[in-house]
Amino acid sequence: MKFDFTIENTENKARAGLLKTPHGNIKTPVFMPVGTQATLKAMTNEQTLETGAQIILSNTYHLYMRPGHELIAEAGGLHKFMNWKKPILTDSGGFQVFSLGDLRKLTEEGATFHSHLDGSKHLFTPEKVVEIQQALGSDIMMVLDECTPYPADKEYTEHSMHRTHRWAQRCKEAQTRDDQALFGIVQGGMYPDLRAQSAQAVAQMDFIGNAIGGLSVGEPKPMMYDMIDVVNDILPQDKPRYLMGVGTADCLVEGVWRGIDMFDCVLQTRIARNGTALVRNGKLVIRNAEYAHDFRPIEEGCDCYACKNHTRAYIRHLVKTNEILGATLLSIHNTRFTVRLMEEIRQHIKNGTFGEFRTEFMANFTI
RNA sequence: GGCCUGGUAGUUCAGUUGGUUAGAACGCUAGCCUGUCACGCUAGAGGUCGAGAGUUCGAGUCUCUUCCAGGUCG
Repeated sequence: MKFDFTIENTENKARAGLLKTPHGNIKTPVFMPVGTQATLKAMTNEQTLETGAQIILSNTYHLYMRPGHELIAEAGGLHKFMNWKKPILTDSGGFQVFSLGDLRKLTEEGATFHSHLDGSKHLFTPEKVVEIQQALGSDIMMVLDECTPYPADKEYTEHSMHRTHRWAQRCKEAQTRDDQALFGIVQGGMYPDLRAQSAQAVAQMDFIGNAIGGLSVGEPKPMMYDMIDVVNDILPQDKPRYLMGVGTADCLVEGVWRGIDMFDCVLQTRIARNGTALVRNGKLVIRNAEYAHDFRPIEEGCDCYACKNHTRAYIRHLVKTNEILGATLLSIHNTRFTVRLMEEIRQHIKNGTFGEFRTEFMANFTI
């Protein structure tokens, strides 16, 4: 069996499990750092591995545009192309097409959009997106969906949701390889009844794993948590659940608490490039003047390369002078910080102490 | 010593025939960033326009004096 998901321990709705894939096993709950263009920006594979990352996310849209999925297939697939031996999940491109805004148009057939690089016109259909992801050879592929914006009226949300379901079915039918898992995506905006309906529909399609999309798009957090609750009560217990695009520490803790197994987020590496470090009670804008003479590590007790070798003052200097190493060190730290948080959560679930941990964590967390 | 050319924000510079609270870039200070188009986005602080006098309703802008920097001639 190429894919298998086993839940090892639970604490209320939270689960600690093991997801088997062709490129290795993944201990869940898991945080997947994002390497949009076949690389975690500013990091080598070795550095990424050292953070404890078990799987990375890459992007159909970007790789299709550059260098092209044919070239990656010629290289022997994405794993070989970038020499990453662990699992890879590829996003379908639905979110990128969504974020292109005015550059795209959605029809029943698929999404027509203009390249952000040269303005050329492209069509992403469910079939095309599966074809590309099969050429890339990722372990986990995502169906093409429409990430419903927030706010959106109910009529639009419902229409969009149904189309996402039809696209999901088409993706499933287009799949020809059996060494890649295809995940479905639940939509439904911020309407509990639509979310429930979407969860039902996606569950019935019997994907290997299920994702929740269209959250963390600007809505208040309590609203997002409510949607997760509605959906997770319906999605099958024995399959992995992936909350797409979510990655602030508080959302990770609350997400796992509500039964999510997988997360991905660009935040860790993006804010790193903009001079911010993640720490236990929130964040540290290392770029700020108050750290100019601070010769402590980013976070006392952190086992990452940056914290073991460098000071806040030094990293601030690198950021201020726009040195590449600044982005690298902060990316390493932020990724390790998040992976370590997930490792800690997993252990707490196994010990049955996640509830206490969550209470304490949230009490000390400030945006 | 004579003659030119310049002195405007921390820095490099814009500033029409004199006309509201003198601009930009970079730097500085801060805020933002959640299935990444973008080492990004937004905002803020900072100037008695070298100094002094004059002309004018009004001067960064015109006149005179002076100081400083650079050039050039002897």
